[in-house]
Amino acid sequence: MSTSGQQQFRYTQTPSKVLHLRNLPWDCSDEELVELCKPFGKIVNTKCNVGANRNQAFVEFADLNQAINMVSYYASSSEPAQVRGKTVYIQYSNRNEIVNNKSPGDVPGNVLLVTIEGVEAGDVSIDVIHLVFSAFGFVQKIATFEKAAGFQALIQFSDVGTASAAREALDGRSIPKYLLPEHVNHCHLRISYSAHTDLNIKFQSHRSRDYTNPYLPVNPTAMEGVLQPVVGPDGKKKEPESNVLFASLENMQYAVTVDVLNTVFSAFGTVQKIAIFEKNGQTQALIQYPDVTIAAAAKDALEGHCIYDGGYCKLHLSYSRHTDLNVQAYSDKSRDYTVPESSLLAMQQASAVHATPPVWHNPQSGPVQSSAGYATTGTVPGQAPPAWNPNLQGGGSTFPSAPTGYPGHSYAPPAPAYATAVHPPGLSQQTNHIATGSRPFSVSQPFQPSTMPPGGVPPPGHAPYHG
DNA sequence: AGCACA
Repeated sequence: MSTSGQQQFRYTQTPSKVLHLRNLPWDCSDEELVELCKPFGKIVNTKCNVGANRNQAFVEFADLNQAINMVSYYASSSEPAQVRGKTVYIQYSNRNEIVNNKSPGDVPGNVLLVTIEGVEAGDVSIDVIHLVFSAFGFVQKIATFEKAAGFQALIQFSDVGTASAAREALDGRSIPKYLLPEHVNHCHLRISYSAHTDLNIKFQSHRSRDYTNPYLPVNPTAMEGVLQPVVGPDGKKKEPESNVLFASLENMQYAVTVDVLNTVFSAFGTVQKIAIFEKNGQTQALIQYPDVTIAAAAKDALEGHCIYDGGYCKLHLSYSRHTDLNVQAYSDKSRDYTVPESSLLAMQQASAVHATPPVWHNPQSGPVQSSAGYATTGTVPGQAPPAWNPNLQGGGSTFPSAPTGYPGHSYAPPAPAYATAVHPPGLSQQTNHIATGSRPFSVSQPFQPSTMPPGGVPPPGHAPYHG
């Protein structure tokens, strides 16, 4: 039966201004396609790396005759069309236009939208961001903000080329550890293009900078905010202790409930409040103790450990900037154990744990692709940080790939391991965490305190912008 | 080496 009257013989397509190209290099770029095709006419759209082998592509000419030109040229040419020495087979596409499935974030521009995964806002100072991205060219402006997707930054370069070079080199990589606070274990950058072309920075502050205008007024409130991180001489945030722990959970194969966290963290003292939230596909939590000492003990004992056997729900702990959480007393994502049951009803529903994000107009939330499941940056004690050479660009191994914590990332037991609970080391306080009936936690990783690598001297210059 | 997927 002929379907829809559209006769599609395998080898005789009707002409189309869209050409289908085969046998391309798997990593063929749009630029290479354009190089090949532009002698025949104006290219209005491309789509490369198509198909299971990524070796097909589509090119759309402005005009049908241009496509016909190209096909007929190579039909009679003795020299086949080639890309990097590979013969490229060209035919008319059976469609008449390329559907542009480029998500907005893939449309190149001079402003990058950077999502920094696995950190609390403020863990990565704006100066560190500036330093990292300045390796690729002059950074004009930076604005940072916190949205549902997580901690994000808009970074404005003067031109698209510089921006795309930075994106190529840094997307999916991690900021060198020596530029990060000690407690940050993984910090992946997800980079897409913003639709912005010129950011409107009103003030120099801890959230935003305009490097083209050093005389821009300093926002008085923003700079002296209580939440402003303590920044060392190298622009690197020091980590003030706090009674509130910030937990970033990795490899979330199983749900971690408030009760589970309470069970785990109560081993070290009274847990006052808990809040669980999702950022950028990552589960994070804040756990509040009455004092810093308990928090420190819990942090030391639990850092890097997994709630479930098999490397699941691995905890990364740091001190939060918060000291007193404002959470709903009883919800599925939060708990306030300091509130007597009787007054629960009277509790107002105030769940704002985080400060209000600054006003930024529709920064595209980038492709929120969490690299869930990949163990990252196992702390390797004593390992000096690899030197970060800004001159290595273009997909080179500018950033060291993190040593993986779980070799092979084995897909081990599908069911949660009801493993034996492990007593937190060095604590006289005895555990009460098995009795609740919640899943106990176990330690499947050797305890490795992450030692601050003294190694790399931070790159010079780039003094923090203080007003 | 034979048509993409928002």
